[in-house]
Amino acid sequence: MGWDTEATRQKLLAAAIDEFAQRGFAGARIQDISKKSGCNRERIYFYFGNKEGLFEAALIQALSTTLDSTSVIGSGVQSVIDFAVTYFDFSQAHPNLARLTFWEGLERGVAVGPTERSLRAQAKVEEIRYALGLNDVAVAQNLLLTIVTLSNSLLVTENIAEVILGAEQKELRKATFIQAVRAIVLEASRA
Amino acid sequence: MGWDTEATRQKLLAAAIDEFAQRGFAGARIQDISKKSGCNRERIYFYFGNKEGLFEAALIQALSTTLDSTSVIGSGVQSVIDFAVTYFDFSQAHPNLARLTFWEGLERGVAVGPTERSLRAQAKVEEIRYALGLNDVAVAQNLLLTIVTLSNSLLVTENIAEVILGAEQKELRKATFIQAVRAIVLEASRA
DNA sequence: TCTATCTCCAACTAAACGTTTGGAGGCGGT
DNA sequence: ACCGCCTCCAAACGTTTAGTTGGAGATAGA
Repeated sequence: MGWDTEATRQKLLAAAIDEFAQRGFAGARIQDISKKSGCNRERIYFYFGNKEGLFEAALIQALSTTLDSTSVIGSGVQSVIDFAVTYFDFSQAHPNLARLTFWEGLERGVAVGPTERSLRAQAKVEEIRYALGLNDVAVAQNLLLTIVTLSNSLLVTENIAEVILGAEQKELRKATFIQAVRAIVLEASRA
Repeated sequence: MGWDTEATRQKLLAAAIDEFAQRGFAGARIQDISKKSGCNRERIYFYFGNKEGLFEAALIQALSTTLDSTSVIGSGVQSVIDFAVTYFDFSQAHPNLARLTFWEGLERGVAVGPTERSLRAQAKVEEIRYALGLNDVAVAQNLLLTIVTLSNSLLVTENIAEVILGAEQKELRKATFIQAVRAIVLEASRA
């Protein structure tokens, strides 16, 4: 087998996604990433310049491999609710993207690669708008923002759920999510 | 003026709340906290033991001085919506608590001082339950969790709002919040 | 005034951090 | 066989970090 420089890049990125998702930018350790990846520390600087470049690459990679996994299928109120639940379940199963997004919001403030992400988001907005037959784009935007925000946040801040829901019951969180989503989707489709 | 050891503690805590809220636990610098507070680094270890002790004390302090600032006034659907909007505005004006809560969720995972916080949360839950005349506690819990989660999250993750809502329009975020809250409160009061 | 306590200050330790460097060897194309 | 790129490894760079220490001055109460 010959050199596979792309594989090295991917191994580094995968390890970086895990590490950054778990500990954030300030908490992540370059050494741990290189150890997890099985590659050398020095390769990180060769391929990504520095820690920040690696973070941005990892975030973009996580977005790319995740956002396309969920779509609105069919039309009507239930189709959007199904989409929301699918998104919730997917985030639950693959928490890296949600966590990375929150780290980005807290540590960076501004989004990485905003224009491309905006395009993808608008595509999802249109899916929702079409499924519900909405005239107003803003309503669909609000829906998507609420769904994504709630889903991510319920996943990431177990501490709040722990405090409000009492014992640590993950099923209750999902029930909270579904209840809220059902209400806002119904309300939106009514308008 | 004589010694005022409590003032020293408070100055350190205030500076710590700012610093931790802004940069998180891993990102916060003890030296910056001491500089902001005007007190000596060494006082931190005298009063709080170590960085982690300071973080916990800061979080508890921020919770104490914030959570009691908002209550459900009156009864009916509108009273709960008003409460949510008040909470949203308060968080917007004082982002420290929301940010600290997210840092806690991301970096720690588990809540600091869960029992006391649970008690306070349950009090708020009862306010909501009473205002809407709900029989089921779980519905009121879901409401509070959704309100707090959405409010905090919309405040903290400007990156998501930026991507979905396009340009950076804070007013739109508030509209999203109110729209969602109205829907879920109405739905809950119907049940 | 004596004593105990609080505060500041500056220097220090020991470790960890991101990043760089140089060298040795593996591999593909020519 | 040669050359250039890729990879690994280990050591080192300089900086920054959390945390410690010892001393000097200020303050309160007795």
